[in-house]
Amino acid sequence: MLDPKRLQALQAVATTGSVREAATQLGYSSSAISQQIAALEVDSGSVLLEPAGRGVRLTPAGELLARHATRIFEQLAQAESELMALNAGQLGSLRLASFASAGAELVPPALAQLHARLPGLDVTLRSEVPEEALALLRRGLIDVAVIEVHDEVGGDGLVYTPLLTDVYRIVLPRGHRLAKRRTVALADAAGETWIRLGNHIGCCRRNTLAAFDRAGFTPTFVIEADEFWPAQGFVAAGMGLALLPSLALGVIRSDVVTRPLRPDAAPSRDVYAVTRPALSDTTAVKTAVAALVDAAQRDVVA
Amino acid sequence: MLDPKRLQALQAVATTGSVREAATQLGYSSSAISQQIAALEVDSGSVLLEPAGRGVRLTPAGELLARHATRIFEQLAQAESELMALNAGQLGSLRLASFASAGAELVPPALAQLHARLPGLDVTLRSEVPEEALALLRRGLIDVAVIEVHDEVGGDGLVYTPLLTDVYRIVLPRGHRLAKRRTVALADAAGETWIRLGNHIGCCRRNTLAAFDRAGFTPTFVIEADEFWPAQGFVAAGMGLALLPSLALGVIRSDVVTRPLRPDAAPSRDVYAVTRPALSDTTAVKTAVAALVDAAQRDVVA
DNA sequence: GTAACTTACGCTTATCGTAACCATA
DNA sequence: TATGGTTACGATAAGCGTAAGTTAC
Repeated sequence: MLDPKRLQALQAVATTGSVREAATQLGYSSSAISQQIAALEVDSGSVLLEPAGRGVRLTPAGELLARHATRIFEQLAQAESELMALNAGQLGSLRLASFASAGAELVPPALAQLHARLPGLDVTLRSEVPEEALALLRRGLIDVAVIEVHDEVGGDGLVYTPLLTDVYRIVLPRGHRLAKRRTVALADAAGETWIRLGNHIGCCRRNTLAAFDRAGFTPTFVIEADEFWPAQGFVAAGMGLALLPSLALGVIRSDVVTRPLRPDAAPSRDVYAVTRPALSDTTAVKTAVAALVDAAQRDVVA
Repeated sequence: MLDPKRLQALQAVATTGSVREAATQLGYSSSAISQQIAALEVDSGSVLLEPAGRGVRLTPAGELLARHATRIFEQLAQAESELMALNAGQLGSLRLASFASAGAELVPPALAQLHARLPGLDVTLRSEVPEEALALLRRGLIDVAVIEVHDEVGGDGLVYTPLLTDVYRIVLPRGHRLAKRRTVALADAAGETWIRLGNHIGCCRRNTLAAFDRAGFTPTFVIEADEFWPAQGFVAAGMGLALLPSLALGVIRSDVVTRPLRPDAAPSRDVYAVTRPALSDTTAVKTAVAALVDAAQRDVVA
């Protein structure tokens, strides 16, 4: 295989017309260029340069190689410029997965901001439960995962950025006796019936059960809702009360009300943006995570 | 500028899927590949490889560079294959110049043979006097010159290949007293009148004058012909005799005859194929010169 | 005589391989 | 425990520059 470095020397001679000027252009001595081309002549098995007056001239073989060299270095320059664009987040794609309630409330404004800042980025979003999102992340099929967790995170080689702590609120039918209070102690609702959350909705079920446990009673479940929206419906229908995370309460039925729980007793889930170390320094991922942090901040304030 | 050698390492990892196999493919140790890519990561300012299970995976930046690397090395391979074709004479062009009488008799069969052997070669022919042909050769505007010379040749940095010695013959009107002889001694024609050759026709004029001088008489010129064909006409018209080179006698008028001169007295011109050293080893030029030698051989025999 | 290219030669520097180390399945 | 990747380090060889040699104007 012909050595590109040597081709570059030849190409410089072709464009400048002399060994001396080629050396100047490339920052070498004439000797270096002369030796490069001599080596290239051995490699290619052709005479590439011939004396012409006091200078040199390219042979047909030399012209042919110089022509190709030009194309090769153009290609190389294009690779560099595309890489710059990729590094700047002006090019390429960003694949994101989030759990359902974040995908509805947190992610859309974040992606809007991301798109405003990096219009050239091809952003795709899918909805996945946390474990699946992490698996996809590890397999390189997505670049950023927005997940909910309860335990400590990290130590698994992934990069976690905390977004917000999503506090559970109690959801009551309008006119319920507890609706008069600004905050509700879970123990005061010990006699109520409850809407249970489906097992597949992240870790909400385990989360709420732990809260009942801390409140000192075992709840009576009358029905199971497999999504957050039907859960509100069951509450409105008077079948029972529900504990739902704030992120799932972006839209609240007019015939139900929500109240915060006493802080010490309130269950919560932590929301993180996760990525791989190799991507964590790219502009695309950094901008995306920053946008998520931003959106989370505004969500908490609101 | 990104180092192509390092890009090659990355591309090998991209195609094989592992550092180890890439090393095997390129004939290096794993360590070398790892170091190449580490260096490329510094050059490019991007993470290109990330751990994936027990092996590695390319990042988007890595994929981008690998993609470009593929194109670059394809281009390089194409350059090599075109160069091979050029070296084999299956590609490219061959520009040839010859003096007029060779261009009529010697060159056409040679070029026919050249075309048969190297059909891919783009051959062009122009007619030039020897000095001009040599000047064009030196300036790189032609590749092979077919010239006539009288003095010794060489020592000027060009490569000379002798083709033939073109002997002058005496041209007589049919029925002339000297036409009965098989060979003519120039001294026997001392009393005749002569057709002078134009100054621009190579070196024929000087050549013939020297022959008269050797024969011991000064010829009486009655008219000057600026081409060989009219010279035959003047002879046929009975205006005088002429000395013309054999190569110019490919076509002979029916009302004139030609006879060889006594060997010791016969003037002659030497015909050479000339090229530049840088081209003398190329298949195209070697084949062309060989074809000229071949044609000259057949011409002499005939 | 001068300008340009090439050749010779010593030295710097890049880069490879061996071997030890680390991580993963 | 074995496989694949990376890091450390010594050895090798490629490639540069200086300087002398050669050729053309």
